[in-house]
Amino acid sequence: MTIERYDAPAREKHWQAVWEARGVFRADENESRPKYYVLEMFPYPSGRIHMGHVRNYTMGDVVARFMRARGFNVLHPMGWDAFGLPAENAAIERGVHPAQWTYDNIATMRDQLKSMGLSLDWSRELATCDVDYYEQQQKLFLDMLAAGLVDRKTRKVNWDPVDHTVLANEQVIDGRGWRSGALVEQREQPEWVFKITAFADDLLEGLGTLDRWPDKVRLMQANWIGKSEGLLIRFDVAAATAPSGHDVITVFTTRPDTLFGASFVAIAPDHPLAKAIAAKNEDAARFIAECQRGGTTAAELETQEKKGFDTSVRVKHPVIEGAALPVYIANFILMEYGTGAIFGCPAHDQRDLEFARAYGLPVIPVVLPPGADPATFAIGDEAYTGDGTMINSSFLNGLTVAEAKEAMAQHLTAQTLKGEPVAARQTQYRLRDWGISRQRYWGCPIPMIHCEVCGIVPVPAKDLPVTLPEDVSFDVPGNPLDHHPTWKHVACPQCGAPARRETDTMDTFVDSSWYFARFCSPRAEEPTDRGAVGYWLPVDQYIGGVEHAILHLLYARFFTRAMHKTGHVAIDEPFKSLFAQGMLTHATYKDEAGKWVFPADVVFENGKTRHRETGAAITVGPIESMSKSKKNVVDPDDIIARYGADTARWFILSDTPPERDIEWSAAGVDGAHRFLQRAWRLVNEAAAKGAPAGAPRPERFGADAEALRRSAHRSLTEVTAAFEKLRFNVAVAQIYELANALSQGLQTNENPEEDMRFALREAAEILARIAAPMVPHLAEESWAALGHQGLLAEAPWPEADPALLVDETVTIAVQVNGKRRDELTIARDAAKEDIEAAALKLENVVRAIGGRQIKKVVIVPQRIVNVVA
RNA sequence: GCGGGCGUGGUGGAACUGGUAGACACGCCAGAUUUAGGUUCUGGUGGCUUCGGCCGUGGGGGUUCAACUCCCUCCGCCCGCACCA
Repeated sequence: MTIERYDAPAREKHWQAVWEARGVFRADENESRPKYYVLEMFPYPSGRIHMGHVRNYTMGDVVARFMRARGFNVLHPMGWDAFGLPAENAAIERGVHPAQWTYDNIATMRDQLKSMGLSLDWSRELATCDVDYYEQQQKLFLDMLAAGLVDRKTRKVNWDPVDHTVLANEQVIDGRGWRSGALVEQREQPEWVFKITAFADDLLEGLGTLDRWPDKVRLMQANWIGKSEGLLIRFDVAAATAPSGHDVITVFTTRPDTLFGASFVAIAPDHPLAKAIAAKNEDAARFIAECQRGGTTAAELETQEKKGFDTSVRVKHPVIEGAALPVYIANFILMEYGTGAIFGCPAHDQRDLEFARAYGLPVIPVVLPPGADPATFAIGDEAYTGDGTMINSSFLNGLTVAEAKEAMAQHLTAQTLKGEPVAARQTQYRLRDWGISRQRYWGCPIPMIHCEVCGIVPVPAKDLPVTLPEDVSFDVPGNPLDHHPTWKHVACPQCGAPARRETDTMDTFVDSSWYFARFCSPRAEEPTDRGAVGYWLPVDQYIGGVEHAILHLLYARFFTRAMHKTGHVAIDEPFKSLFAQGMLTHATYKDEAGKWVFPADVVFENGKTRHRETGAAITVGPIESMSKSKKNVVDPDDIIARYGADTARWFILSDTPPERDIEWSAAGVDGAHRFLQRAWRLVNEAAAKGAPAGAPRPERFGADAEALRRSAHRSLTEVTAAFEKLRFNVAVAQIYELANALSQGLQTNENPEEDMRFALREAAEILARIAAPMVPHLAEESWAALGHQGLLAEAPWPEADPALLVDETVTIAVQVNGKRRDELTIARDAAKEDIEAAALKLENVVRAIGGRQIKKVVIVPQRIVNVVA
């Protein structure tokens, strides 16, 4: 019998058209069925899809198709994270309008995604640069403003000198802009901020409820929020040593227990006191200037030596009568954290120790490590930061560190200085408010107006949306909105006087902070429809790259809380379950000139690599993450056109666990394609040899037929479990096993009996159905080949027969002294005594015991026998 | 420096709450069929072996009848954060 090869590219188009015509993947709110919202991080429309997208959307699609088959009402939408700098760069480089460039890319990428056969509800498609979308975002902004969650602050910002814009802290990586890679500078500039710090504790607490998030991501967020509990301590400034108005210095500390070991106080170069001193003291001013000059970039800050300037201001020691501490301006104190001032305890803090050694300050140990001799214990080059017993600390002596912290806190909060308590308990966060101002054109305009009379006034709701002007020029560097001749000139909505529009646009991370909510009702007149978000949210399964572990995911969690507070949703956590997928890697290739070469241009011959066209020698470099710059990329279009989408999907799900990096290989793709062709042959052969669709189940099955049925039902169970845990590679392996079993059944039965005919058909059907979420086109084609009229995409998930999952006999290993010597096949429910008797009779076991006394026989029914002799 | 993760054949990886390590696949070897070839099918494939066995999950130690799995320790690689008071 000859079976036509499966022509994937042609058949895939056919089934995609059938699904679309029937609207199989359209989702509607339907209270009668449990909902399931599966979402993959939406793409930035950069031009073409890459293999990372293929992996991401394939995994999401498997979940969507699987859950749909299991009876859930599945929402699986797609959209475009469409604002951002590359569109403006294209405009600058090629003279294309950003909108044109973006929407062209979207059209290309939409076609590409459609060729993958994803079960998406395209009727909900949105792009964040659609006026309809950003109008709703402007409404959210105004609601957040009214709720006190928006602020305008002048503060030190991260300035990217290449992209000419401000960056959030989260967007600065190793002192460089996350996109441009330029060294980031510090500038003072007014900007709009979202008060994410208002939710700092809530965002931290909420992590505890996210039990279906990777621990790694939760930990990274917890560290980013950086909660620390401590004490604010007010130091009394000795009269006449400081400028007026600075009679108290407040420091923040998490180690009040070490106060008796304090030998100095240090303040940040931009601390108000430092500035006041500098106004009268040239040396101080010079020192501060030096700090700021040396430390404009975060990268430089990290390598700097500890430097200080003795201000000759003195403060009274709060707990040592008559003692005074010098006040330094120090380069390692940050104004942004705590109060911008510390007390230094060199013995128990490494930075303080380095500083003290440099300036000859005393080093007084106050914590004695366990087991150390108090008479000889001294601090060398390393501060001691561990636990221990308090010494040299008056009323704290003998206490543990924890006890001493509490005792000191109680002591100081009970004292007063100038009418107020000396100390107050304080919780400090590392998290800073989210600066969203960007001096760019291609983003959501911030709906605010600057009026010289009324101040800063929000755009009234009736005047929304504030749309981007289309006629912009990118000839001059800087913000095109600011250069536009008319756009920013408006009348003040309050007094009518000539006023100026805000020309900053929002960080594009704002756009992606709520799109999952908009997908619930993408055409609603308001940002959300309460019924729709009430039904669909939260997202049940969110899938994307780890690179968003902090940025996007933290912002989205904040935004959900802000939307809750402003009445747009009723939940706090947007993503119930999160899956962080690994990246795609590929070997790198270089030609003789050291230029990168695409894998598609490399051929292998007789163990040599050379260029497909020029024949020049090619050097194979290390396997690295796929990136355009290194050209170690494979175009999904090429793969899909040649092998079909199912092959790409199957390959990318096989072998490597989804959370790990996967290495793309041509051999692997060929292997995947071969298997799909084989599966197609097996199904067709089974359709020909097996029972017809809907044939009744025979009463009795012979041993072979029974074995095949068991194999099929076991695979069904295993694959179901694997999908539930997103272990796609394990599901693939199980499907291979079933294919092997079916292949055996077909080969050994030239003219099968009725029972085997039933088993062959059943196995082929199960094979097609459990593979369907991963290779939906081939499965659909197989389903039809097996004689079914309806669509597999609409068929429910099959159920395994429990009777076929338990074997009557089991094979268990028999060990002697923990070493496997033989195995034993015995009735599943055999009594322990029978198992023991049978095991001790085995020839290999008798020999291994070698006549020794049997001390003990461990029997775990259905698992193992271990004879101890 | 701090925090976290990982380490299993030539390769990707499997192994449920400790119970036959290496499922499944790639690669490789041999054979069959066919072809001009990619194809398809069958068998083999952790290492060593005196063919009885012995050794094997990064190294060393421990707990246990039994350890890839639990504990201690060391080594290597990867990721995140980084003057956070």
